[in-house]
Amino acid sequence: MDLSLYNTLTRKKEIFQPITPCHVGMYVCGPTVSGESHLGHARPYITFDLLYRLLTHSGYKVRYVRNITDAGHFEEEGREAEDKISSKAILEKLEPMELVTKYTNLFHWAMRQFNNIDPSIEPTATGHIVEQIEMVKKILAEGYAYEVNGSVYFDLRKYATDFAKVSPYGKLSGRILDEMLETTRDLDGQDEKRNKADFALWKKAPAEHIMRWPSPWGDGFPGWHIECSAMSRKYLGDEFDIHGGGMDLQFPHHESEMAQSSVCHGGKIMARYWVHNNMITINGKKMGKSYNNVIKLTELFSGDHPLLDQPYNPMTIRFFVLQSHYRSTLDFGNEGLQSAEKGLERLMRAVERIDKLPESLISTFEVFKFRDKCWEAILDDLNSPILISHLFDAVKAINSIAEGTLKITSEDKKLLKETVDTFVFDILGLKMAAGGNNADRDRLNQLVSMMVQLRTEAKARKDYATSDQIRNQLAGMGIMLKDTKEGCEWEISD
RNA sequence: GGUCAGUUGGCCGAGUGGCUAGGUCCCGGUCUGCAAAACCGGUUACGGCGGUUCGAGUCCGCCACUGACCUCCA
Repeated sequence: MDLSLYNTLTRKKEIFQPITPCHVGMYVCGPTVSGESHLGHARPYITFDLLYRLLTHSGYKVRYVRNITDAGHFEEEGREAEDKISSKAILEKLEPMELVTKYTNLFHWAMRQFNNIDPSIEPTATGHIVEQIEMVKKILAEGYAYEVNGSVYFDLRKYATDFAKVSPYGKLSGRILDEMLETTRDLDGQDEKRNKADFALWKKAPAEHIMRWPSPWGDGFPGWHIECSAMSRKYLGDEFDIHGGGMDLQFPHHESEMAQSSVCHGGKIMARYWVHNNMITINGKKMGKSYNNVIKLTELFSGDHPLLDQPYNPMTIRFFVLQSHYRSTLDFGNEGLQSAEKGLERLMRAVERIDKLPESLISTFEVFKFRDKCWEAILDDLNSPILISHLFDAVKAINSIAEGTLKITSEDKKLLKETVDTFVFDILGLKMAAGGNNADRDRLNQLVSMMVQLRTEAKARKDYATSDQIRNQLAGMGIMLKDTKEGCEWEISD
């Protein structure tokens, strides 16, 4: 079966076909490490982790490149151009690289919490200054950029005219060039530009600017868009398969990347499939610094934020994100997160039950059909919510088999286990909550087992006072006992 | 102001021209010493007004509202 993906460039779902059979090149715009990651950052990286896992599981050899933006971002406030990293470094009294390392480490920690698989290559902007300068030189040589006072700007009007047929500017974000040329707000260096919408490829560094590199045009730093063009080209080539990122990057970032790359690659469009995830909202508004409604990931995990009723496990957040389609907005809320928490718990409990299910000579649950439905869902433009709804059908079936109202053969049970493991763990990337080291865990289990044994004996002699006391006290420690037909089961919550 | 997207049940969130999405919550039942879990059943829905159609949340038009992008952004 084929994977279909919604391509922002064509505005429709397309069957995914890699440029080189069995190989996929995927570039995803990574974070700017000038601050702590927030809930909004969770979405793209979980979404593209899902895509990466799906492609890998489907047998593709995937090169997944995700950059770290550690230089070159401007903070434009109508005044002077500032480098986001260096301005934050001054604020935190850190060396720029110290700051970058701090937030990069935090970002990596958060990605691990979410069980996101590391990208194949994680290039940094500061590590690719040479490549960026080379690219700017190439664009200058081609005649699509001009230098003014040590800064280099992209000549948008010339590009738009010459490349109208091959790679029209505005196609990706669906806007009209003439309007853009007029409506762009006043930015720094506006007087240097031939057209208001021209964007910087290289900026001259003012004297007080800390992060600066020598270039043919004097000391300066790269423009925002050039890093992704240069790094994707270096590791994935002139033309690669998938370019991903948040919807808010469509314009101007991706549009400009495309233009720069097209100039350098003889009009070739840098990527075939452009995949964009939608935003996480909070009370209906996009989560972002400028809206003052940011919940940092550390706050989410600790529950330490006025908007949070409780701490949330990273897996709960992953599940919450996967329960919505990546192209829809997802509204944050305690109720939604709590229902995701409960649902995930139920799903995981059922997954754990599969091995213990009684086997019969016949099956009354159609495992093949279930498996096919799961594939159909996820291959249809990553429809994880539908996939999850099918998984809950399986949850119901698993519980019914345990109850004895449904039956399954040992062969089907194996397939069921295999299918559930594939989708829950390999593709959705969920994992069981586990705390403590193994030795501690073993000891704890033995201890609980002993208490349960004592309680079972108390129950047998109808000493309910003792049995309830054991159950209640264990409950107080977060150990829940459940009497089932097969005996007493327990669960340790972390 | 321009461009685009959305408006689904208490909450989150899919889908789609005709059959229960799913989760969570709430109510009733089964099981159980009780509880929990599980299972069974039930309740609440497609922004408004017109149109197309045998049939529309689903297609078309208008209106209302919300949001995103147009500026750093995931």
